[in-house]
Amino acid sequence: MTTSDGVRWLSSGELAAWRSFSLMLARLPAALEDQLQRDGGLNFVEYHVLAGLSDAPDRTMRMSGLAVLVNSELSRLSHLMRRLEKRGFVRREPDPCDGRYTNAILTDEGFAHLVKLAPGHVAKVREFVIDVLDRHRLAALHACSEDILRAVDACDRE
Amino acid sequence: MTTSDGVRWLSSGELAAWRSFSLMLARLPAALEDQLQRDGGLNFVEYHVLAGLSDAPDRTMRMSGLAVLVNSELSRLSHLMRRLEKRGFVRREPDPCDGRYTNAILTDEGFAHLVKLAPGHVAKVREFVIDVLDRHRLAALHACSEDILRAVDACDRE
DNA sequence: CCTCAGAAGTTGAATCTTCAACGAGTTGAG
DNA sequence: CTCAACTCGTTGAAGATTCAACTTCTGAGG
Repeated sequence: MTTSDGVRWLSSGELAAWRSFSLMLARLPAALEDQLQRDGGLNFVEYHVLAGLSDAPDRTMRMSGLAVLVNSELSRLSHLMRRLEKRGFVRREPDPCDGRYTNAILTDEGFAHLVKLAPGHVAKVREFVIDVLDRHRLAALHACSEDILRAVDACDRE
Repeated sequence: MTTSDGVRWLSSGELAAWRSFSLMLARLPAALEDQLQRDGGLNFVEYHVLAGLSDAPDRTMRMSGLAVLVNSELSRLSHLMRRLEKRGFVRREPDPCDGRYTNAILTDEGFAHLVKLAPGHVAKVREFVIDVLDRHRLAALHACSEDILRAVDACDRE
């Protein structure tokens, strides 16, 4: 259904849903970052860099792989890693097999910091999301997320 | 159910839902901003500043009210308004009735810019969210958002 | 009156992100 | 072998956000 100006504006129900969703989109990440910032001096991306490395074999990943994982550009990651390196949480070295690549490595100190931080983070994820939704709601949210991701990716791909 | 370390980690189903949701949380706003940036040189907050003003009586709002509306700190808003002002989209003047307040006003030029931009934005909201979810999914997403917002606000309030 | 507490905004410095240019390393074609 | 094309990653400058003062204005209490 299109209006006279050719634009399919949102119905009032759609608008209400979008408003609520959109506000949540802004507030939830901010609330989660608050905890990470307060307890560990890290932002969302930095936390996920450490978390991603901690799951990788030898706690090592290439910069480019890490960039995809944390959904961030290489340039941003490079600056960010310099800061994390200065704090002793990671180190970088050129890949001995192929000099084009740089390996990012989680240090023991970085791992310890992550271990200290993770329980509080999981608790907030539960408090804000997992524990306020029942089984069916969570499943619905999962499905919605998948659908939205598919649509966004489809748009990216051309 | 707690594990031996006293932390209620996520079950594999919860983890899968969280991963998907969390990725969507990062990608969707970025994709929407892309369109606004490309077509109008605005980011999300800037767009909502213009949109908020356009709905207000006399296209005028106080800075502090606008800050709440767009979910942003006053300082950030002040810097941002200086930039929008330089582009001619808004202007600011002290409230004649109470000098503590500053009124932000949408100019005709700003309104015209918004009108040019809105259809493309709504189209993306449809493409990424509204049109990929059926009636029930959208209602579920709406409900989830409300629940999450409630939990986040409850945390903020103490 | 006077001043003092408090809210609203602004500002500048520090931090973080984005953007465009660059350097280094690898591969493949000629 | 060498050159060109390509990818990976870094860098510095410009732009945006955060943080901590600071100013201005009002209204309440003495």
